[in-house]
Amino acid sequence: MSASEPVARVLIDSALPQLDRLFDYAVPERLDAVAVPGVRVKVPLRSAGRIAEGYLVERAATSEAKGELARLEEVVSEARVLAPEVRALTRRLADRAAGSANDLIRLAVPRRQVRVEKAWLAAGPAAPIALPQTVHPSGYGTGLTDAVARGARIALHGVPRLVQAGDVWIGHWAATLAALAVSTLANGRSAILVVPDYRDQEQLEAALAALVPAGHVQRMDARQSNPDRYRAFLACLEGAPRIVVGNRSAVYAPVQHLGLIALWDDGDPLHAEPLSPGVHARDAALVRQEQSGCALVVAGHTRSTEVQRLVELGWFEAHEPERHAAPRVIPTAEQDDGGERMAAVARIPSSAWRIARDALEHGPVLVQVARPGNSAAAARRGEPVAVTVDAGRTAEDLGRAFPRTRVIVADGERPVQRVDSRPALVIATRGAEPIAEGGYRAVLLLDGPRMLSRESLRVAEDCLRWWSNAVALAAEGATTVLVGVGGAPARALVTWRQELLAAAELEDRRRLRFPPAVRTATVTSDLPTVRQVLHELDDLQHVDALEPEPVEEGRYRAVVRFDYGVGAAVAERLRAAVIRNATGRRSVAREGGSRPRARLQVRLDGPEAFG
DNA sequence: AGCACGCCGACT
DNA sequence: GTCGGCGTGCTC
Repeated sequence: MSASEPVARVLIDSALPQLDRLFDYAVPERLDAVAVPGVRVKVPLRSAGRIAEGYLVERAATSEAKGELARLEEVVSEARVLAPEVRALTRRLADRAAGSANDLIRLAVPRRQVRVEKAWLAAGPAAPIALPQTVHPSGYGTGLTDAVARGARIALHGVPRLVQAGDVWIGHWAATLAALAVSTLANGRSAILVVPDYRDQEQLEAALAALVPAGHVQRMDARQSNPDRYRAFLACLEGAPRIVVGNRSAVYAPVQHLGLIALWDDGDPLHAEPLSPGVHARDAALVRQEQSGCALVVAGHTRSTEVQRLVELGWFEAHEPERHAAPRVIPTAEQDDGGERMAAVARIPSSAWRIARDALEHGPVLVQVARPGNSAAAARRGEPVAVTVDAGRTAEDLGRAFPRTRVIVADGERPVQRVDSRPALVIATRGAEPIAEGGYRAVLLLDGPRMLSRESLRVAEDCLRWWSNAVALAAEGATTVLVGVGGAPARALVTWRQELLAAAELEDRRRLRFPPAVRTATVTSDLPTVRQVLHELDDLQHVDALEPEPVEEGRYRAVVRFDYGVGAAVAERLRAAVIRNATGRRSVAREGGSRPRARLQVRLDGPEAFG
């Protein structure tokens, strides 16, 4: 990289879609040695005096650009923050999502913290770590570790149990993923573990702390301060193998020699990135797996329809525990004729009441309820409102039904991480269930009918996920009561064959041409613009568009559905439309007046397409 | 975005 | 003649 490669190709850090490509600059001699791929640079844009920031992506011998090249203004620092692998990943994901690589790089590369960066550069590379020994996760035999070592793509069914890591209780899944990560590290490769939320992250960190020294593990999540986040990011760049644990954006961690990406509970909506272009952590992991050849483990107590589709295609191999886990789950009607007065007080079936009462002799009992607020909305729509109003109200009622019992409420406003093993009634909204020391002695899934009444394409999948995750918090041999629910979701829970529901759901979606059987795009703008964009897709096969619907004042949204095979073509055309919209005429002449150009928004595979 | 270029109406 | 208005187009 010298006089023979006098051109620097630069990605300018801009939100403008028309600038999301490489620009060529001449490298002045004084910068020749430091103008290397990955560094932050400053460049003139359009006219001298106007300086933009960007990343130097590559050096080249020649440029296709016409005219004389402008010169690189400055190399901001020698830290090569845009790793080639991350650059390639963000480019490919952006193309797939008809979005800007720049938007993804903003997730992947944290804001520069000058002090942190200077300290890191001054310190030089850290001492190499001693590699740990391989650890086989319990419950799967050695086959799972072997599959990860050979870079397999695995859909993993979690074991619904709690285990101890040191002196804390964690989900078996966390111990499993930790063991796979440690075994990857033992082979001299890095692992990235992605979890939906901090409660899951803490379990994973506890599992890892029991296996390896803290220096092997790198936290990367949005809750860190900016300097901490940047420190963690720079540490990943060093190249030494490590284990990264974090939420959805950790999938972009710039580790080298990647051996494993593992995603826990991929059906959790927290894995969906809300920021444009809205790339789901699962999709990012799938593409990164393809590019790096690392192993990919998508694990859960349930199987998402997305993963089911990839299992059916043979893209994923499904791994089950050695022994079929069979938690005891009893479905019960909402009302039964047990005639138990105390049960009536709490408006729960008397059989469930008796199970809870007996279990409370021995330890904590979990009562899962829906999120507050749903019932009020349902009542407004004139639907029958089932069983409970919210966690607080349920707590009052159950408190009366179980006098002299300790009652603990856990929900969004009152988060409770852990409860001890003494008897207590733990009333939690789904997803906020605390972990009980040794596991719950019984679990009551009280609000099934209300959870299932939500209008959503994914409602059955989501409910089974919430119920299964609660069942996994029970002690060995404990009974779970599922109140008031029958049909396929209940059957999948009782038989602990969640993949059967995923298969049935996917079959339905194929018939109806709903995601993930097809991909989707939403196109939002004024009506003529939406129609124009849809028209530009007319000649493509296996693409259909639903009639545009008004979403707000003057704006319309159309949903486009397309087969995976034409995804690249659809994304390319939608991207071209977005760029044209951003650069074209700012107003159009119209009967003596002009109207402002309507902004065009395009989003692929977003949850808004079909709720 | 932000800035330069270009093509029509009032001006020293 | 030409100053400058905003509509238009481009950014190595």
